Amino acid sequence: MLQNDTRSLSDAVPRTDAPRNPCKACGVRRLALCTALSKDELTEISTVVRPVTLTPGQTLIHEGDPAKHVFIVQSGALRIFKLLHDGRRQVVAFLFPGDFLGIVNRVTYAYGAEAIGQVHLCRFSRSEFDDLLARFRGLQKRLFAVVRHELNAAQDQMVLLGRKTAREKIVSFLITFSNYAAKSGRTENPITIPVARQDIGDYLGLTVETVSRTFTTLKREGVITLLPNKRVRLNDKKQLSEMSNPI
Amino acid sequence: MLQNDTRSLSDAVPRTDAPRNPCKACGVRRLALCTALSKDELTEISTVVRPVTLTPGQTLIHEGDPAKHVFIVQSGALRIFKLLHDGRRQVVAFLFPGDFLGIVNRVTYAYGAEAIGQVHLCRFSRSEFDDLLARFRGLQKRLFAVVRHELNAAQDQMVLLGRKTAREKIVSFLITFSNYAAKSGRTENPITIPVARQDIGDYLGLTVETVSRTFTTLKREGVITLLPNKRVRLNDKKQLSEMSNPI
DNA sequence: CGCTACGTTGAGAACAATCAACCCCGGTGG
DNA sequence: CCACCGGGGTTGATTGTTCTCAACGTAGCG
Repeated sequence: MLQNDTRSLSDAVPRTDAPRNPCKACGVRRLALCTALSKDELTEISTVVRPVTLTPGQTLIHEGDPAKHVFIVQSGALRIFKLLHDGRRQVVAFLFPGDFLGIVNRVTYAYGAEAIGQVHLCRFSRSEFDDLLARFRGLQKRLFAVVRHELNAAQDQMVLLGRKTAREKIVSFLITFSNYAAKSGRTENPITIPVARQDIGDYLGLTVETVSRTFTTLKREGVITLLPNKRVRLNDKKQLSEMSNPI
Repeated sequence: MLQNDTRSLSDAVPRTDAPRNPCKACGVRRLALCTALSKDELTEISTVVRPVTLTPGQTLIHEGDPAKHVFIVQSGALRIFKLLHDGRRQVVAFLFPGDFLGIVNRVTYAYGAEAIGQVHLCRFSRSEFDDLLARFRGLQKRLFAVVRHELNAAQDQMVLLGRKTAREKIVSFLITFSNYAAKSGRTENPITIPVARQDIGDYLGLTVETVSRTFTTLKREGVITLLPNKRVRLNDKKQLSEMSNPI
């Protein structure tokens, strides 16, 4: 099983290393929401933010729990997902440094969230965040842009899930991942895929076996090369793009 | 083919019947964005809104066109969709009276939109709408709620597309449709499904044939009854809900 | 060194797609 | 009035992609 820890961390006591002004030194500031903030606002936000650390596989959020907090990912990766009663799982998104978690939710969280590998996050209480939102005009605009971007991504994913073949799904995933890495300042071509086959399957609406087989086929055809340390080289990105049937 | 008219209406001259203050008499006001507006704001909005009428099958928006307008549906239904190069189609959503069209899009429309049956809409120019948005605080909040709701719906649809069987998809569709009808003040149980089998298939990631067969099976099992005029009776909504594997 | 989680591969089954035919109904025109 | 037409809907036969079940390989770690 992927989720092995049932304790929710969303209201656990955070491991505070008492930083005086963590936000100024924040490594993901330019990626995250806080880009929109002035120096003073940043100082103010520092007073309400709390750092949280998760171990691999740890649960941050249970679907349906009261949405008391919002988070920004500092380092590491998470999966957010929805479950059907019989255990079928749909991974809605993977979150990486700079990504935001918890905006869409109103009274309860609409999905679960678990760490992949070790994760560091910033945690805001919902009410404090709403307060900041009401006062900092730039924050609001930026947040709207984030949600809009998420909605666009979700709609693209609907096309992938509803109308693409297994092969097209995998190739689309690789391309998207590569582009996202480039945009986030990470290495674009031998991409590092920190998520397991099971997660990829649950993200693309496939079984692990189909994911594995498809990777093998692509490797055999020479369009990708599987490298150590979860890395994948895209040998002809242009050709791959065509194979993915982009919208 | 479903889309038979290639002329875009998004910048056609609207059929203006010169209403003095259309927004006050608006039938979908309580459903739509304009709920958030005061009497004065409503009057002001009246001056920038233009009515548009579409005939069955007519194209309102081409995917990729410059996003010059935003719309609110007055009556009728539309489908919004994305296409792959080879013609595979994913219907992203159906729009009904009170629904909003064009928020998520930035410079260009991210999807196509076509009328199902005859449709009446309100049309705003993008710039005028942005102006209203900047000035009317309530509008902004309401818009954010709309986008948040759309994102939640999109994420639910991802579960449906990625992890549900054909049968579960159809049943989920019927339940969702019934609930939505109830919320919009239309009749909840013999539901009226104004969209064709092909559209349902493209919405659920299925072929027409599978949609048709599944309807037939459900009918034979007695859980639904197919009535004239595109109506469907849900004979045991509770049982259907269980069959749909809700989240 | 063996445990465990993850990944790969194989054989067979199953669900949905494809290809094809037919029905039904409303509209149109002889 | 009836024949024809076309779009949507249904049904059947068959194919095929993906899933399921099962076994085995591999790498990291106590």
